[in-house]
Amino acid sequence: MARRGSYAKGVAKREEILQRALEVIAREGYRGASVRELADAVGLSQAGLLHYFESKEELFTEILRKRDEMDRVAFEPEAVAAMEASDGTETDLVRAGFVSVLRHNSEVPGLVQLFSRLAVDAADPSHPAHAYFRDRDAQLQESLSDALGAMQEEGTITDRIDATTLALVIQSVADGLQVRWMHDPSVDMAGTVTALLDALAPTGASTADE
Amino acid sequence: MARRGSYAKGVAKREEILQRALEVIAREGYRGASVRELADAVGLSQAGLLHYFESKEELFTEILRKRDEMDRVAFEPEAVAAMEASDGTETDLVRAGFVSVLRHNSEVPGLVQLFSRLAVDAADPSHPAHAYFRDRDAQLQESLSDALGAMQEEGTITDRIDATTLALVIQSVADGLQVRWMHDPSVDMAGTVTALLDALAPTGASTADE
DNA sequence: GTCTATACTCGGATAGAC
DNA sequence: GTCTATCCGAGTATAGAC
Repeated sequence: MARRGSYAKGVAKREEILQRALEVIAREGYRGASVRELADAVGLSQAGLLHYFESKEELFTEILRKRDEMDRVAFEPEAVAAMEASDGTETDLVRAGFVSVLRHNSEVPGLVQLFSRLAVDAADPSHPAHAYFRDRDAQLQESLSDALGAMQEEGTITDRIDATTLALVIQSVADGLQVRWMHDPSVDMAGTVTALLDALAPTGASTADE
Repeated sequence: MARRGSYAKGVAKREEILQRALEVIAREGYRGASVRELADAVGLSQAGLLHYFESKEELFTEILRKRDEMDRVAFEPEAVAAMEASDGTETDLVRAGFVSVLRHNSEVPGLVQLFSRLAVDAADPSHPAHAYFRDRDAQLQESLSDALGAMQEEGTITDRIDATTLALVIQSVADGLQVRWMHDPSVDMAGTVTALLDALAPTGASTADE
């Protein structure tokens, strides 16, 4: 794919850096971390690290992008659902994908901090991460709408609210819960969303397995 | 209440500053504003402004506190509900209070930005605003639980989820929606929460008036 | 009580050696 | 490609005059 050794090396190194940064932040947290701190953690000098990225903002945006990419393969909803089905557990795509990611998030506090922080900073349209969030939100909105729409057709969730609005609700509640959880780690993000989904099941139907 | 002229003056001036700061931020927005900017807007020098507050963080925390105070009197749920009732509109306390504030928020973008920004910064327990959020969240949680619990007894909302969890959901969805709305002002915060509440009405019951 | 002026810190960016 | 060194801006905090 890459034509030249040097170019390929650059890209490979970039990926390696992102990979490590991801691990470090996940494990050690991000409290408004500076490029210097991250550079240390990754084993480069500040200048060395910025050699691979345009700016601090671009660097952090790329970290989030990488995170999404990894979550996507690790929690591919269809795969998870299939796995759980063979398990005897009955699940829908929302619980299998979205809620699983949320559950996983409580294992990686630093990434949640980074995400939430950047989300508010990027509200400014001129912020380098603005486009990232626009695209991410749109994609998530679409896949959630699809999954929820399907559930409505199957009758596993109420149709008293349209799938688009419900997708927005689910996404927002997850974002809000993450901030809440940062303040008080005892809140159960995945459990709360699950409880909401359960409450939205059409009367009579039940997805709970107790 | 105040013993001494100077002390009373100090407190009064502080209030006046907060009042003005609130207006300015509401109208002109807060994009990570510095103390200097705010001082200019309020008609004081940076040092003059900090004369009244311990630090930047304390200043901004007090602004949010003041905001809550004003919202509390402007949107006192019982009053709003009573007003709407005399209007012929039937409402519950959640829609009358909480959702009204949310609707109002779209008029004051700067305050939403400030709130969201501080919310993520204050996740750090050593941040001066940490206690503010802890208390605020707890209070809101309590009043929402009470209101939702009452609605469950009246049968205007489902009891397939406990009031405490539902309160957390409502609060989180509002917080999440605010960030979403900052990115894309076309999202309808109040409308979305209302749609959720409608969807959670027990089957058969209806609060919608169309 | 409010201002001007300044000190100090942090952190991102950049130049240039190796 | 990576480092050291440096620069520079932003922004809070504080000293001291008025």
